[in-house]
Amino acid sequence: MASLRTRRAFRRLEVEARRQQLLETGARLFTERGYEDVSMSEVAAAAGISKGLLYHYFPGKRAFFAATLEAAAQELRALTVTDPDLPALEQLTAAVDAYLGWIEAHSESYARLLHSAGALADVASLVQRVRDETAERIVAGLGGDEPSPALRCAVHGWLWFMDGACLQWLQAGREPPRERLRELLVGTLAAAAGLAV
Amino acid sequence: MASLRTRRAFRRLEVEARRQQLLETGARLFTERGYEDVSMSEVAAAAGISKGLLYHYFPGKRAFFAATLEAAAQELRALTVTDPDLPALEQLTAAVDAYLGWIEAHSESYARLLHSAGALADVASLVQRVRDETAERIVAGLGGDEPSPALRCAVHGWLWFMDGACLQWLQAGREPPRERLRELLVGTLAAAAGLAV
DNA sequence: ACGCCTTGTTGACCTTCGGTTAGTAAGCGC
DNA sequence: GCGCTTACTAACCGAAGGTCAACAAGGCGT
Repeated sequence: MASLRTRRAFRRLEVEARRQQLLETGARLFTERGYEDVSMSEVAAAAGISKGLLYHYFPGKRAFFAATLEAAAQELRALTVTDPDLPALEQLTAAVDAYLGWIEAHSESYARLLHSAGALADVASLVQRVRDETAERIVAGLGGDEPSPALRCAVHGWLWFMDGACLQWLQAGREPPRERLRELLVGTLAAAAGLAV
Repeated sequence: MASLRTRRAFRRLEVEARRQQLLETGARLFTERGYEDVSMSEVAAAAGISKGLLYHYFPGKRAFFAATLEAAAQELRALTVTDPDLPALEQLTAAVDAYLGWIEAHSESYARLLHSAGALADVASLVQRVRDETAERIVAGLGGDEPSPALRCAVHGWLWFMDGACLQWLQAGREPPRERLRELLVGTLAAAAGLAV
């Protein structure tokens, strides 16, 4: 009788903590099933909050999904910055190795990032921004001031190559060994760039 | 007064004609805006029919979208089959050239196919089926009976390379010339496969 | 201890979506 | 003309994304 009027008190969280919790919940659900098959109500329920609060933290479903990937994209992008004083080949090798290491550690996020790249315009631009930026840096490092269209194609193509090879690599249970894959990737860029000069 | 009861007669079309019309309408709308931003009601309205009829022809939105891409995927897949009696390099060159030709002629469908590749599971599997099949054929032609994991990565990666390079090519206004791009593509496969043996 | 005030949080509400179905009419064969 | 097949419509449904006024948790000054 005593608790008839207990309106189920809720816990008040700090903004950043709540935001983080929502992102994690969303990431989990979106990874398990696709973007389309997860509803905002569901995310809210899984996080133990109301739908309204979810919309208080994120302006919409797309934005929420994109935010879910943003962190991964940021990390991935950060890995490609290398010490510019080192020889080009060493920089490349180091960057590729770091990339592979991250993928190994976050294979789920990586696969989700790629597979949902085309789904929404927001995510597509997210992936494209990372790729374009990386491509620009590589092109600049390779082609000097005035890079040829062919070189641009080669570098852009190579970035796709990397993702295709990595996806296949993950799917095949991380075979061949990481060092071998790294060599393949680095070697292919060298070859493609050489062909495109 | 006379036409007060004219319940707006509708035109009856043959099944295949109607189906084709719907696919074309859908393709147009989906290309203009994304998958998410086009509603089934909208498609029906644009085609001048009821939503119910649209659902009579296609079991759901995803299936409709996939059907919209199916034709393109079929054509693209058909292009990769070559005369097995010719030398391997000639086969490859011919297939790549045909691929580039198709892309040039259907750049919109191609871009849409790639950009929405990850969106739905149906479409993803559509693209992946084409890629896997092509990869299998190339791997078989290159690696004999027991292809190494590294070779699989190389070939899969190269298929992605192709799409990345082609997308960049289209975006840059078909620069460099098609023959040059073809050489880059063929050369890169040769190099990657060589590295992966 | 108490009440105030900020703000994290709710839940009812709206519109539109994907999807279903009972029924209508076009147009062909007789 | 007449009926029969079937392309087609329109009204409908549950659930989705999205909005909003009101509520209460909990830190703060007293």
